[in-house]
Amino acid sequence: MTKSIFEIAQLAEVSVTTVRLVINGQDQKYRISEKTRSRIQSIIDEHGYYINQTARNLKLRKTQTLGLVVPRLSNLFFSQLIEILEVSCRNAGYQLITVCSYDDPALEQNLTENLIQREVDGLFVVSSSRESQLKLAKLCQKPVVFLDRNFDVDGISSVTTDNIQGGYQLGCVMAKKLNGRELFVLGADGWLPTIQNRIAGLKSGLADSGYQLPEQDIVIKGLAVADWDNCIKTMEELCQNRGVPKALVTSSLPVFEGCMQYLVSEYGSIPQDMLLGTYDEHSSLNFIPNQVVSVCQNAEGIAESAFEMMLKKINKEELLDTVRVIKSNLVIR
Amino acid sequence: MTKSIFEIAQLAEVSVTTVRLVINGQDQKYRISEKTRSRIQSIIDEHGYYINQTARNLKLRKTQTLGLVVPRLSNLFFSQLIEILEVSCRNAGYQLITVCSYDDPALEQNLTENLIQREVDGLFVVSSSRESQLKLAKLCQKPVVFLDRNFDVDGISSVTTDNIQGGYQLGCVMAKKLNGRELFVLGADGWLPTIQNRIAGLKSGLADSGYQLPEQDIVIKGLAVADWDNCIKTMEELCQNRGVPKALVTSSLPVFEGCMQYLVSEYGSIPQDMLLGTYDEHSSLNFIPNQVVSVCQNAEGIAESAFEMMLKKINKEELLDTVRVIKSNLVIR
DNA sequence: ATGAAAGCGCTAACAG
DNA sequence: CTGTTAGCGCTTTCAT
Repeated sequence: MTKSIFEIAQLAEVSVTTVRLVINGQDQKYRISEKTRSRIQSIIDEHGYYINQTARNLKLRKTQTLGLVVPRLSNLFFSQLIEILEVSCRNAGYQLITVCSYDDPALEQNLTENLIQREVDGLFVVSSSRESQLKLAKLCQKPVVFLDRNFDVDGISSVTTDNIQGGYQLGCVMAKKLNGRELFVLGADGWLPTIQNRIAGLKSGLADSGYQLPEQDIVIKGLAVADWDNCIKTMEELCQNRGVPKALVTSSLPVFEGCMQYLVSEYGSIPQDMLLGTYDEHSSLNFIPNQVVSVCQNAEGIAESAFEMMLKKINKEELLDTVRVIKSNLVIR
Repeated sequence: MTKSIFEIAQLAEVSVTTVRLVINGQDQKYRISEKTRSRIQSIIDEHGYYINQTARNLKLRKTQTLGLVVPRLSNLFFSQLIEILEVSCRNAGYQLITVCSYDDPALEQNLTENLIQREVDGLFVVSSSRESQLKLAKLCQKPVVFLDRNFDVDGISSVTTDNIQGGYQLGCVMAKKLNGRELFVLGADGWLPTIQNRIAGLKSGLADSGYQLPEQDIVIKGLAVADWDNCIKTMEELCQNRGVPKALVTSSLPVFEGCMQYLVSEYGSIPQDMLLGTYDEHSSLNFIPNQVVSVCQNAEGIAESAFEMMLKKINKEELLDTVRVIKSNLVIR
């Protein structure tokens, strides 16, 4: 067991105040005599001392800790976002603690409550539903910044990707590359504004470039991203009902992977002349021989903007733009 | 601000004990009268009450929290491991908090200290060096389970993949598929026992299947996994000095990605007849037209074994096998 | 230059 | 069945 300040004080035969001043490096300021200082220091060196953050947190009513709730860790976009956010936090003296909700509203609620009870100083949340977002926004007095998803709840702070713009750009490029091929769109998580915006943007981009996408060529399921099997199944249905598409756009990388997986397991490989488009970026998209166009979200921009908002909220500074939208980049291959 | 137990007690005109019993659902056990219970409950419903974990933790000297230090979050193997471990923890009433060390020993030390100060009940660590592992093992009185890497430090508990066996299997299959092609091996993080074992296993697997791998055909750099650019550069050197390999084994997925990236950016695509082998698995390996053999680590097995060890340590139960090695699975395409 | 004491919110032991 | 009280280790204010 590590010693407490009190115990160190007893051993050094001084008061807790004196010990604390030495520990916090304020010995100069309060002119602690050198011999007391060194006596205390040697006791600490000998017996070891770790500050007990639990006690400090209780006293100060803050923890220098920020919470982050994400749907999945094994989704590259989120794990990159976390890494960047964690660095920003650490540089500013905050510890980020990350938990995973699997897009389950009940679990999300549970996790956020838990983080609040742990007295985090602020909360970043990728909400799984409008209700969760609304509830948290109402209930939580601590600073909250919503990431990646804004369910159009009044008065919240959020940082999201400009999915409409990203979709539009993708639509324009896909239309030009189609060369008469028929395009299908396949997606999951259809209840998310994120996905809805992506599709809306895509449609208008296609239309503006001369391709009217029929509604029946869009298959957006309400399934959760986690359901790899369901993605495969949806792709299977599509292929069986409408034939293997000559051009395909998927609403996110997990869906893309599910679709490709189906093609590979059913036909041995991805048809060579198939034009592909997807939201999200991954280095492996470079390794597929097919033409792949992808929308790369700016994880760094999102993280930095979100952290800056958080800091301002914590410090109660003026915050004018509380709903921020970050542009994505199109990657054409 | 959320009310404290004391404040609730005042409002209800009862004592803190009574309130606490109601809050903790022990009202039956201590036969709190129904009318007191309901009065307290309605006050709580009206004013809201969150338990202050900070205070509880201080009092009880435990936090129902476990810490996890990993080198990278954006590495699929680790993010999967985290997800699984987090679920195990939550099911047992523990909150997992994960931090990222970037394989920097100083940062790792800093992060572990920080977690200890936060009074985590136990620590999972993927160590970046023998020194870190040694130091932590010596210093930390809390339960520690080392994951993924064992630097052969005495007396520690660890759960790692059986890298020698995985390498051996990969070697056997690669040798059979070579058909006269010359094999090169490219890796990073060469200081890790993990990597050394993988290479050693590979060599003996190849040898036992009739292919003697010359030392000069193995390029293992000491570079950190993070250095994507360095992977590309190493591959560039290899290709320029020895020609584009007809068969290649990489020591991990990030290295694989770096190598493929070089080939694609230099030659437009991955040479069709190139035989590939790599440690780590990813669905995208299915989408490459080439033959790819990969070693899939058993993240679930590792996580479950590690958590079980942790629980036993926390409960001070007997623990006979403290160094566990989990088999991986070969994926042949 | 150093010390004493109150109190953060909670729990547990003991008292009635 | 309910109340009182003593800390957990730290910070802060006020004394000396």
